[in-house]
Amino acid sequence: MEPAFGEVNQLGGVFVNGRPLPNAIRLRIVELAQLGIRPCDISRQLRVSHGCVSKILARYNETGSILPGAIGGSKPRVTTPTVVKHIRTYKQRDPGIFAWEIRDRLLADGVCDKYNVPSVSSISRILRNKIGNLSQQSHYEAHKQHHPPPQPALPYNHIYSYPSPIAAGTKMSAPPGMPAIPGTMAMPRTWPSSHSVTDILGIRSIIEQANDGSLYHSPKIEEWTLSRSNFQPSAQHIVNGLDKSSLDQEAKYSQTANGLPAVSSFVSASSMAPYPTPAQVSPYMTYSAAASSGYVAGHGWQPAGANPLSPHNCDIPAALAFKGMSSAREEGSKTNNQNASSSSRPYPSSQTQATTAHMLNIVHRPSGKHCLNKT
DNA sequence: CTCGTGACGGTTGAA
DNA sequence: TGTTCAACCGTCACG
Repeated sequence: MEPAFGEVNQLGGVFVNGRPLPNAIRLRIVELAQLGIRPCDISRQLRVSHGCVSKILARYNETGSILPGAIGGSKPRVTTPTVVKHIRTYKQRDPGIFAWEIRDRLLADGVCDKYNVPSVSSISRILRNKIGNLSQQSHYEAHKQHHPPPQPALPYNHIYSYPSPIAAGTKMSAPPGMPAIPGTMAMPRTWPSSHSVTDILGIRSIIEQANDGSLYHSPKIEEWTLSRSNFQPSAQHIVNGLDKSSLDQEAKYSQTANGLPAVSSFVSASSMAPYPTPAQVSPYMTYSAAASSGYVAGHGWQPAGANPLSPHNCDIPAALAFKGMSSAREEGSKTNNQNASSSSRPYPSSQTQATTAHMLNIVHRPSGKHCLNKT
């Protein structure tokens, strides 16, 4: 179940077992690595296990994405998009066809072999759930011509493919297959798979959130969301303005922060640079502290540090951020449709958002952004 | 000391 | 509706 509090690792960092680190932390890891800081130092500074640092960096190097993979769900084993397509075709050609006939045809046509051919019941379910009553659907579709039928047409494979076309473009500042970025506005709202959705949404949220932060929030992209929303320190309400459900995950971390000794020590420790650090890093120490506090101390609803996360956003190299975003692949996408239902998870709703962000070592720049001194 | 790796206990969500 | 199960997570310990 949902831990009321996170756990503390050997380094004093807070984490939620089974859940990904916040993107802010993931991003910090990558940024620090790109500055030439050794993984072991990153691990200590951010208080993330070196195994995790290693994993995140490895993934980043491989895919260009800092984002965690898609958690949960299940890959269709037999009812692949191709199979569904064929089933639909068979059904369209012969509306009266029986499931067992479809099964036979799938075998006969070589769409499936005996090992992966769907069971009759599976086919029936596909007909019922994915294809539906074709005869009815025909007029139904007449009404919503431009709205593709939910799942079926959608390539699960595409969704699950790892690395995705996008990710495959590793480390490209302008990843191929990224029309999604400029085109996000036009993104079909009914994107079939939640797995894919967040991606897009995530991208969108970053790009567009400044203008409209209220849409398309996925719990799994909260960090980006938050980052964005926290740009304005004094506008902590933005967080509330955002789909609060999208903060769920962060909320966990936030909760962790509350009254958890490890938290304060974590924050302070970060800012005191427990380890000798290269001069270039020192700014990041503070920065890390802030970012980390954000990670730990959270946002939005949490009583004390209002906008801890913000700092890093100002400093995220656009290319890097984009890189991470763009290569988001399918991961984390599935949560989108949870926005409405995420309320099922009880998090403190009381959000006395004190405007005392400074508690968390956030440096307020004249510009108004609170970025940490990075230069 | 650093870092890659696998076991582990955990969460998630489509089927 | 509830369960199953395979995906992912980060930590930890080992080498």
